[in-house]
Amino acid sequence: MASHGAPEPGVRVRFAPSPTGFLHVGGARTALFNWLFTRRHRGTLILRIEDTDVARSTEESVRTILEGLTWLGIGWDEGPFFQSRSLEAHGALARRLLESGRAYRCFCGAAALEAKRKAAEAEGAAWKYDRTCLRIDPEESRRRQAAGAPAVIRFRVPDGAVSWDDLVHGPTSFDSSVIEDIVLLRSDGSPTYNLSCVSDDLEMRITHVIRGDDHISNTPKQILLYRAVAAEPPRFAHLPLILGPDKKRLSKRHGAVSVTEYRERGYLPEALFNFLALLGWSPGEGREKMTKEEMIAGFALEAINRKGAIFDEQKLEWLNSQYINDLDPARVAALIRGDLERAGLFVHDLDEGGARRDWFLHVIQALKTRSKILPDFARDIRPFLSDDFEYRPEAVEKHLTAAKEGGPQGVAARMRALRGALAGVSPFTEAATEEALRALAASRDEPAAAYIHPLRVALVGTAVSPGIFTVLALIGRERALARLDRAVSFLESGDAASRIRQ
RNA sequence: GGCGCUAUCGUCUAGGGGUCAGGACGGAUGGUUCUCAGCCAUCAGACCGGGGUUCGAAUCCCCGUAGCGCUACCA
Repeated sequence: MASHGAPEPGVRVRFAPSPTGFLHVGGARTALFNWLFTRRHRGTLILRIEDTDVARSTEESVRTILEGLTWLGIGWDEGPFFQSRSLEAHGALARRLLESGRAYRCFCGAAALEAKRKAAEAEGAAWKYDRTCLRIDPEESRRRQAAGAPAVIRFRVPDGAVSWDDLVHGPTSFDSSVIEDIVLLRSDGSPTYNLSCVSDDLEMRITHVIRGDDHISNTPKQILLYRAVAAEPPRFAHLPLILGPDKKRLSKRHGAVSVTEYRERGYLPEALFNFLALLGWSPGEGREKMTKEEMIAGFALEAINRKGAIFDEQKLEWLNSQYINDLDPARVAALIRGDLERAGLFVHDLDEGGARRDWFLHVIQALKTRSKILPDFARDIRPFLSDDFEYRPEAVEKHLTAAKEGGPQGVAARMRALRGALAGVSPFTEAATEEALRALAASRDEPAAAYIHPLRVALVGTAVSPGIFTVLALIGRERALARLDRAVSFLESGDAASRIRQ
């Protein structure tokens, strides 16, 4: 058996989500590891929708899951197959087990069993099905069935130990005495999870089952089923769970857990993919940001951690900012277009081929390093695309009306002078505007900062922005002068005076 | 309760019988500078506890402890 990542052709794995909601990031990571594994070994990834729980499964959910996977760049080779379409095969497998004496009918009834279970629990005893119906004579069993008595089919768990060499956990074993006779077929004839799973995995010739840790205790049951039909079980690899900050399995109460949610929040698929891959796996050598190809090349199930990993949003955010930084401005433009439209900021001359396209890409470039998620662009870009923006109160207090800046009157005087100095600058470039501003400040024996800070508020309304001369050049002379005029009249109005703080 | 899994900085992890226990996120400090971000530099910060085995244990074994998972006619 090949291991440690050596390509092993013929590998067939599956990702088997149940469509009862969104695509959970935990599920996405399971899919991701399956995907990495198949790419590494040039194997086949099969997508199987486990929709046998009719009451909870929805088509909408199937769509969401498929979209999520596609968005993340996780493609599959076969499927999607729907488990509900192979109910026949599952039933056949159960009957085969029944006929060979590996399974039996149980007439106990859910209510009666529930009562027994409760009673046992009350005494603090462990409950396991007591095999009441195993003692029924086969003839009698058939007769009761024919008479219409509702029954489930139970697998008769044989004595002995069950063990397997888990690809991530190593040797793992269970004593079958702790496993109860599992229900294979419900009284309505529908198959239960373990039966369907084994039946499908057999049918699909799955060679490696890569799934969450929470399935470890199902594994011995499934191995027993393989044995009962004299089939070779696949190899198993159980991935550690993704945890919330409280170290409990990540769930909705921890906040965002669906792939769709991260997409909507402005995370890049490649960043989420990279982040998820790092949760429980490391290629060593301290590599963090990696391309998919690099991940594939270094991937090995054996290198996956056994410990649950906490989903650290801060690190995701950092990774996302790294990916945003590496993005081409044109790509950013495409990605934020929807945000801008919603904010009423988009006009067609920003589109490819539009009159202001190049200028728009420069604005994006200027905002890139301070954007961690996509919506950060829409948040900061307003003063570049529109004259309709507010002065932030804290910026006004800090740089327009503060007493140490000479109060509104002092600042107004400086802005008026600056307007005059800037009016004659041509071409209106970063370098030229910087030279004009610094010369003005020097001539009046004042620090450049006394001009720069109020200018920033006048230009963008906030105390934070890209380099002021970059902003100036981007905004252009005409609009910059108009904004200085606006600031001066604001400063000279009572509105500003009322905000003076001593 | 039973069974199982797990245990390195706050978090993600590297390492693995002899290391200054390394990196990344986050934090702190300093530098660049017109602000913020970025970038650069520096610092703080960990081998769960106890027994073995061994010349030597964070590393191997055992026992505790803790956390988590499973314990359905859900998947």
